[in-house]
Amino acid sequence: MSVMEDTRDRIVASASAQIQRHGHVKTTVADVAKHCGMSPANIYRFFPTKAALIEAVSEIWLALAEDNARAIARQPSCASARIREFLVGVHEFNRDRYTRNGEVHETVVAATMERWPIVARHEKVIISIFASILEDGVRNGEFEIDDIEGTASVMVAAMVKFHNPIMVAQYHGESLTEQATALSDFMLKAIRKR
Amino acid sequence: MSVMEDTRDRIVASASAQIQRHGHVKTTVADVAKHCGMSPANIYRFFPTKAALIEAVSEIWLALAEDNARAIARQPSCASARIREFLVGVHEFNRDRYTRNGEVHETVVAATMERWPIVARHEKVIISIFASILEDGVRNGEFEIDDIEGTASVMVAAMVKFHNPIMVAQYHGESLTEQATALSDFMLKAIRKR
DNA sequence: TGACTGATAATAATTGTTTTTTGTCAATAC
DNA sequence: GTATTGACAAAAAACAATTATTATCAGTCA
Repeated sequence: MSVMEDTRDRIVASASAQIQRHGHVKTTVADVAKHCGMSPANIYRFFPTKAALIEAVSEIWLALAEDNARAIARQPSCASARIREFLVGVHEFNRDRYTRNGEVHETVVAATMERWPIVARHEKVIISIFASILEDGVRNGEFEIDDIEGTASVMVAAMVKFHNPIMVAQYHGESLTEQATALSDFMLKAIRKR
Repeated sequence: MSVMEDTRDRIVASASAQIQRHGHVKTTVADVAKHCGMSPANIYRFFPTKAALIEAVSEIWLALAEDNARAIARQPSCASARIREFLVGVHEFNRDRYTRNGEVHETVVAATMERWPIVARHEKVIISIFASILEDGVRNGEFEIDDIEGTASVMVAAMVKFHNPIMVAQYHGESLTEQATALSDFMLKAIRKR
């Protein structure tokens, strides 16, 4: 069973590399199969459709963004500073990724527009990571918040301009980083204890 | 000179009707010309390109959204209530327009994605209308705000999910109205005097 | 003299055809 | 008996030939 898992991972890794080079439209399952030294038909033993394969690849990419967010949330600084860092850090991570690699951007945009299930899941993960910062802030007396999950949800919704792939690409070139900092300062006013 | 202005307006009105029926891709300047009882060449006396004509049409559509926003901003209720109304009202105006008429939506999305100058202008107008509510609130002691224009800018940025045509269409079906209300309540905490 | 048109070149969209690609399944290999 | 494949039908993409559209401009009309 470990061998099968291994093969699956090899396929996903190969597909990820191919898509980063040629985009998810141009990469064919025949290409991926050839790179893995197997027949196209064998890919379909692991993934019901090409779309499912692309979804698996996107899942890995979104997981990288989640790791980045988690790293910021776990820093030793005070909760307010981490909120600021979160807004700016998540924005810059996405901005760099999407401006650096157009193929990755194109794929994630498709995932977002067509509302693949993984995107909804990713959004929930981001909200819960953000909520963990709020929780810390409430615990140590920095913040005063009734409903932490609800507040996290609202705050992440307010950040859409800075992390949604379509928005990030649309405003590229302009200094969204400054705006992200301004938004974090504004939002901190709403939750800071006084 | 009034006759020329008249002709221009007739062209824009006709183009607006055509685009609402068939979309801005399918409507040709020949179509618009025929509907106005003139030759295609004559359109080019008023608009340098087809794109410029479409831009003029979009400008009128955006102006309708601005009128709606202004109407909300000028209501007699307290500033806090108007902020709430603004978030929900602007969202629902755009949602209804874009779900009701796909062609209008398609055109405004193109304007937004390709960053036509009118969109940047529209954004500034919306911010200044919103700022007028903040100003009222500061004047009558409801709010406490340092930089009104800056704050309006940040708050409108936070509303992107609820008024940007791409975002509104993407989340259609889900109850964004509730989320908009939640966001307005959250943001009011940041500016309310206490 | 200013508002408009007909004819037309350059560019872009459409249509119909050929070639790939996706996805299935019975057959093979290990 | 489990992992894999080759052969193949249905669906989609690429291509080339054709048609339509944009934009220009010298010239007409009132």
